[in-house]
Formats: sequence, structure tokens, C-alpha cells
Amino acid sequence: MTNSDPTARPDPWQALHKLLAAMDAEIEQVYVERGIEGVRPRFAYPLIRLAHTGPLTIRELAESLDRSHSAISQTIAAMRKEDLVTSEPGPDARTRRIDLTERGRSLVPFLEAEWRATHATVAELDAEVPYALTTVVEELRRALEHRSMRQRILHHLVEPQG
Amino acid sequence: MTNSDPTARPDPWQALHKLLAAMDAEIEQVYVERGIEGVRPRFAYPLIRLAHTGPLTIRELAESLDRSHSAISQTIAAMRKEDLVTSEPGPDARTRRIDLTERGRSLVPFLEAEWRATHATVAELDAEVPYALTTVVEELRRALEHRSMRQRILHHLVEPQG
DNA sequence: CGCTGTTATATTAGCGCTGTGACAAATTCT
DNA sequence: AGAATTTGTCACAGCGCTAATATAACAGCG
Repeated sequence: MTNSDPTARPDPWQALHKLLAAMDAEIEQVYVERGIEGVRPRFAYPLIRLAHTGPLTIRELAESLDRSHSAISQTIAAMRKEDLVTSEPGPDARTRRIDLTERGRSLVPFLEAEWRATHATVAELDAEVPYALTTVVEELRRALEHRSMRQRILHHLVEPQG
Repeated sequence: MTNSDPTARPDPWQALHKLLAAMDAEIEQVYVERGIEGVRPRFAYPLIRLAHTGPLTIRELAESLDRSHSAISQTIAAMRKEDLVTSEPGPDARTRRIDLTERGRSLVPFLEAEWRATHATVAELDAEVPYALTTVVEELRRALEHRSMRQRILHHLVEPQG
């Protein structure tokens, strides 16, 4: 047995992960309560975006949403199964034009409303706590850009003489 | 086309998810650089805990780490394959005593050092930004306990007249 | 012109993190 | 004995990622 257990208190990580997970779960619940079937939370972002941009290729959509094209490809595949989008071959035979179906388009108004409500909620929360989460995250991103997490950890790392 | 695209700017969510993922990735990198093979990040917490508590059952360990017993069961299974823990049937035939192997135990000092370094880094970051992330998260948790995310969203939700 | 190698696009397989729910087995209670 | 509870496992789901694979397009060169 070494000294005291460093894992005795819950780490901030876990807490953050849990918080995010809980929030995500409640957002999804709003969908479910609305009786929207087959629309997973991760569909919302692409659907709304497509409604505003018109047809896009996988790559374009991925860049637009700041996700990997692979992730979007899979999301689109799932959405097609739910008849939310179509995927016609594009002008270039190696691209495909992703567009909304009628069903997909019909859901957008609600999804947008929900999106706005969620963001309004985040803003509301930011006002309730002493310092906006949004801002803190941004500051952290900047701090880590300046000096990476890895570097910082290594600097603090006191190797046990093994 | 409705008004402006509400998804035009990246949402704080995504930003937070990405930040967490990036940090996690860098932590893992520290492991890899140390040449520790077969020890996934999620192993660290259980290993360290076990080193301090002595043998525990799956259930006990799960509660101790505030995870689902199922998740821990799977983690333990993975750790056994890496010869990090043993799983002897406990006093009760339906329980199993999870204990460290020699190899598992030998890794604990480094894992603890890394753990402390990471937490020191978090503290350092908390000092660099205007308001500690740790605190904000805690405050948020409290705010949501008082009024759930779902309630808040529903309150802000302006239904489009469909 | 036609072959070759590079680039761009999309898909797929596999992995990571986690969770829930169904299930078998063992124990405990009635 | 029969029913209820507890424990652990497994199958499956969600989110995302990378790496490897086809396919198509393009550039270069003989």
C-alpha cells in the first residue's frame, strides 16, 4: 500500500462526462416525447444544415459540420434507412448528392425549434453559474493550444523510481 | 427556407466533447510513450483503486467507481485478458473476487504518478482560465438538479405551428 | 492514345468510451 | 419447495474516431 488513494475523490473528468451524458439524454427525451420516431439526436445537426444549404456531398457536409467524413457517411447511411435523406450520384461519379426527403424536410421546423431551445437553455445556464461554461471551454481550448495537455502532464509527472 | 441557420455557429456541446476527447487522447499518448502495452486508459482507475482497497467484487468495485456493474464487468474481462487482474470465485458462489496480478500491481506506481500529474494539470489549467472548469461543472450540476435540462428546454421550446 | 501513379471521395471494418436490458446462476426469504 | 433478490455476463445500443478498401478522376509520360 502506498500513501493515500489518489482516486479517492471523483475526478473532474468523470463528472464532466456524466454531465454531458445526462444533458444529451434529456435532449433525446424531448424528441421521444414529441413522438418523433427514428430520429436520433445526431441526425438533427445534418438535417437542419441540409435544409439551409441545399444538397451537399458527404465531404462538404462533413466539413460544414466539422466532423470526419467517415462519421457523416455512417450517419447518412443511417438516415437513409429512416427515409430522411436521399443520396443521388452527383455530377462527379465518385460523389453523391445528399438531399432531404419530404419526411426529412417536414421535421426540420421542430428540430430547429428544439435546437434553439437547447441553446437558449445553455445561455440560461451560463447566466446562472458564476462563469459561462461556453467561455471557460473556449479559454481552455486556447490555453491548451498554447501548451498541450501532454506537455503539461509530462511536466507534472514525477516518475516513481521503479 | 426558414430564417437563418441556427446551426451556423458551432454549438458549445460539440466544442466540449471535442475538448474532452482531445485531452483523453493526449493522456493516452503519455501511456503509449511510456511503452505501457495493453493498458487502456479506462483500466487505470480500477487498477489504482484495487491497489488501495484490496480484492473487491465486481459490484463493490462498480459502486466504488460510480460506474454500472455491467461496465465494470466488461472492463474486468478486458483486464483479465491483459493479465492485470485475477478473478477468483468469492465466498459467495455468485460473486468473484477481483485482485491485482503481479503485473497489474507493478504498474500502479506509474499509473498513480500519471493520475496525479493529470490532476495537477487540471488544477494548473483551472488557474490559467478566469474560472475553474471544475467549479463551473459543479455549479452546473447543481443548477440542473434544481431544474432539469428537460424542463428548461421545454420551457424555451417555441413550437412551430405545424 | 493509353498506361501508370497520385489524389479525392465514399464506404466498411474495427476500435475506443459508455450505457441498458435480458439472462443464468446462486442465494435468501416466505 | 417456490418465489424473490442479488450477482455477474452477454448482446446490443449510442457516440465518435482511424485505417484500410474500392472507385473515380486527373496528371504525366512514353
